[in-house]
Amino acid sequence: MARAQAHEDVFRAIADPTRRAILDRLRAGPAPAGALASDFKQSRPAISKHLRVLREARLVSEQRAGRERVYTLDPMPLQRVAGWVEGYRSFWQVSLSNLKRYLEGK
Amino acid sequence: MARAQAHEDVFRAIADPTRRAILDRLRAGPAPAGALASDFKQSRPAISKHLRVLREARLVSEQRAGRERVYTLDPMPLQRVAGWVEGYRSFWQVSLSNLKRYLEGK
DNA sequence: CCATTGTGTAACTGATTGGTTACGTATCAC
DNA sequence: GTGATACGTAACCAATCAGTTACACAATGG
Repeated sequence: MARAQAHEDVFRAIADPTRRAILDRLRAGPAPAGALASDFKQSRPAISKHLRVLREARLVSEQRAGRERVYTLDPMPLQRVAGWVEGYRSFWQVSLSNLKRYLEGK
Repeated sequence: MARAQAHEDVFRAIADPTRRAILDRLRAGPAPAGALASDFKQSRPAISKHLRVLREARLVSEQRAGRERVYTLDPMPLQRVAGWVEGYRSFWQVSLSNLKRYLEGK
């Protein structure tokens, strides 16, 4: 089968490199859809669809300003990702010290 | 079109909830494929395929022991995720303090 | 009003995903 | 050797993805 109604899932939203790039781009400040689109070689509708996914995951918010739609970064949902990954931090520290011991030929 | 040769991409690997659950499960210690499979309601081959994806992303390693294949968590690639998300931490702190100010009716 | 600009959406497409069942193969227990 | 066990993988399938082009529509600028 396939994933459930996986909309709004942060992990899925950030799985796509283009969407991560859009978020990265928005760290410099809010931007209208067109400006974002022209930063990426893909077509404008493609970016529009990525923005929709990000919107559904609540990673960006949209303000209408005249005929523009300005997108603003909302990083809050990323806390869920940060929280999940955090649970592994201690493990990769162990991994590192294991590697060190191994390299030291111990 | 579609993603490039997106194998080995950590972000893609952790996009699936079942795969995240497998990783979570492996934090308790290494486990053979069969044991993992019986923890998840999906069929054994389905889990086997998830394990393959995790393997390609180098999030787990496989040791053969007799007829078993024991999987061990390797969290190192998660550092890339942690690093990426880290770049947003300051932003969500801003988001929080904005919210606070807003709630305080300021 | 009319043309232009900025944008979302519909319709379509090929690739990929995540699942299944059926099969192949190596190891263990006898 | 034989049968059971623990796997991975092939073949297949429906659903979803990420893109495209064509279209609709609201706001601006004359």
